[in-house]
Amino acid sequence: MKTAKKLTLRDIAQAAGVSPATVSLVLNGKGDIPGVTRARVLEAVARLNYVPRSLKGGSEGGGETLRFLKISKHGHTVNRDHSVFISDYIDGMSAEATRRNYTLEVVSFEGQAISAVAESLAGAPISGVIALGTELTEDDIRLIQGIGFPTVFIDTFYDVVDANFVDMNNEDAVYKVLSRFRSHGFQRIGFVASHVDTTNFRLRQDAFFKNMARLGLKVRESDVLSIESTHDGAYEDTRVLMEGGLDLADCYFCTNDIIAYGFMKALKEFGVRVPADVSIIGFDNLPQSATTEPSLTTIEVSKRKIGYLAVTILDDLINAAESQPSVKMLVGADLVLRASDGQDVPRPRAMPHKARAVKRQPAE
Amino acid sequence: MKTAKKLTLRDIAQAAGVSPATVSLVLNGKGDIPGVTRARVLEAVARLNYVPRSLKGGSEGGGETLRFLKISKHGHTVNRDHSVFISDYIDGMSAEATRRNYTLEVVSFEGQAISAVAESLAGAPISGVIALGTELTEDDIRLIQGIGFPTVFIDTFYDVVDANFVDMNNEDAVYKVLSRFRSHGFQRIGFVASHVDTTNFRLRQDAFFKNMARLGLKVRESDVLSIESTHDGAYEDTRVLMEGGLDLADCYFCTNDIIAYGFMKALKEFGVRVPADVSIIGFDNLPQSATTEPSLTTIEVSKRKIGYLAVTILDDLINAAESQPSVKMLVGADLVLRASDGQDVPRPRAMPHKARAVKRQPAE
DNA sequence: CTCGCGCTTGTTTACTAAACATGGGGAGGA
DNA sequence: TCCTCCCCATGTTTAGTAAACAAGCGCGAG
Repeated sequence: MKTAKKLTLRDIAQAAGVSPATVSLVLNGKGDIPGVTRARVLEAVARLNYVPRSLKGGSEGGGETLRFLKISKHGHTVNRDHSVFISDYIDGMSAEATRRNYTLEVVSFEGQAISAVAESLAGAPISGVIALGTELTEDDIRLIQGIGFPTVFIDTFYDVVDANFVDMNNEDAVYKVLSRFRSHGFQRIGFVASHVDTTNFRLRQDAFFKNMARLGLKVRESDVLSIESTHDGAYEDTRVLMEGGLDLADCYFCTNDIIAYGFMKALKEFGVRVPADVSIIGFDNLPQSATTEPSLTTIEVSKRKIGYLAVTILDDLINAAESQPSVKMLVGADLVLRASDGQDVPRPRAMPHKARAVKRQPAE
Repeated sequence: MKTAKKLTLRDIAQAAGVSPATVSLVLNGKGDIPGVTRARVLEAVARLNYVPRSLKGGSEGGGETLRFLKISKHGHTVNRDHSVFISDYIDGMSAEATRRNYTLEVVSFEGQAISAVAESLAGAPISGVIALGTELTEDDIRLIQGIGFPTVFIDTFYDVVDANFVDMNNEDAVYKVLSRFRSHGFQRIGFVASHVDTTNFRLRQDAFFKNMARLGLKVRESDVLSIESTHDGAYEDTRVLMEGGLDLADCYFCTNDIIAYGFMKALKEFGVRVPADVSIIGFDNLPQSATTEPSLTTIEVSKRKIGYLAVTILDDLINAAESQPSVKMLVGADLVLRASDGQDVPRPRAMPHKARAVKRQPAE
């Protein structure tokens, strides 16, 4: 047994009762090593104070690192009201990052200049970047892209910017909402937009007008409202509209759930019953939507799927031997039927397909 | 040595000089078995006439099967002029299918009803479908989708149909073309469309008008032409236009390369010099574009990348334990600079990134 | 004839042997 | 004393397998 000599990986292997190959794989986050074996190896490393030869290249105990930039420029949409879907994005990314032997680190930027975000990347010991694009402009994206790391932007979409995007399919989503309202026989279909300018909000508004036309429906200018996108802001702005004598449409598609909550709360205070007097559909399927009074019919887009796909695309970029064409991906939406649009019974989910063993599955 | 007894997998293992596990992995197309070992096993199987217990589930010697439907309804776009990009799609799919232990089979349909295509799928021993959507309508897609197999459509795009698409980003592509023309200082920018109605052609036309507006450029109605999309048809239609006294624009974006070839040929016959008198850009980067006189500046979208991504998405669908949201993917375009738009020297490709070992790479 | 049990056959995962790559140390020469 | 080269030690990765597990078949008993 070596006493004064420097520890090697073979010593750890002996201590842990495994082969040197296994120790190497564990330390490098590679291979298919079950948790119990991995734990045994790591315990031996700790107990014997083994220091691997090189600690360069990022965090200890992992392979390469992906950095998720949670960017909140102004906070109107990336805020605590929405922390649940940030969490969903991270869950989807994390699961797939782990599966591909990446470490996912999360860095938050609140109110900081995008130049500061970009600067934080220069020289960072990471392999790729996933950036939350909710509040980013086209210029912001070019700036972050320009640092040079393989980068994927989520929760935003610019069709002519040479960058990689994974977003929800707002077109598909809005079409489903409007189809739903039309199936109820509504004539005056309203839209509650937001003052706040994000790409998804703008895409949703464009999609609203486009799909109203596609479905042969007319838009009355006064049925398109614009309110603040925080809960309190949405509530206050709706009260002001109601106090100003708003002529309500048959139904409203709200550009996100938070707006829908504030909107409904204010309507209730003015004696307007949802869905009896006015039908409401939201967007995002925040957990609270199941418990609002009435429960909110809303659009769900799997953010875990978006996170999963972002990592998938980023991994391809990292591994590509040469420059890849930019890829833009839209994930389809589901309409979750609850009470607020006048629906009686929510329908069960689709029957599951038989799972295939071994192959990687998207986290859901 | 067993003589009259039934052969088992262990006999093959002994004959091939490997373990039963290895034989099982080879026969099931699993594990990381190098070619030389795989060949040894398969040779022993053949020599001893070993018949695995079950031959169900598709073709022998492979895992599951994906079926590529090469659908040519009318042949105006899916024809021999375009066989090179069908080949590129198949290359991209095949490489990735093989990497994921699928067999890719190709079935051609020429002039057949989509109902016949759909019927051919019912009960087929396959796991998933990739369909060439070039000439398919929305109803065609719903019909094929309705058979129930996990399905991905390539070379087409419908934003509100609940199906999976991988297409080129026409928006991005057209934006690049028009930006190019504008950088040349052209005022009258023309578009050569096609009589033939495919989704990509329509998307390109929409993108033309949209991006002309985006770039602050006016469209003169007479600068938007519409001709046949086969080489001869494009040539004839252009001759007719020229004989009718066409007032040429400064430049034309042709909706595909075949149209560009026919267009340029006819222009030449009327003494119009390309690019001196009129600048031309095509779309598709067919191999011939490098050797036309003048060589054609054109849009390239990696069809191998599209094929690769289609298999990636399909594999996820096949493996998913439950119903997945539909995914729509757009692959970015590159402008390949040659002579026909007045460019002097084509710029070199981007410097390659260092390849990372083991991880799967998209075929390119 | 049917059911249950045991054994045989095939499958899959967790791990390693061994080949390979990389880095460090020692020796020799300038 | 420094630099270079070679050899050995250390770490890494791939190509397989041991062994556990799953599935199926055959035989015997009820």
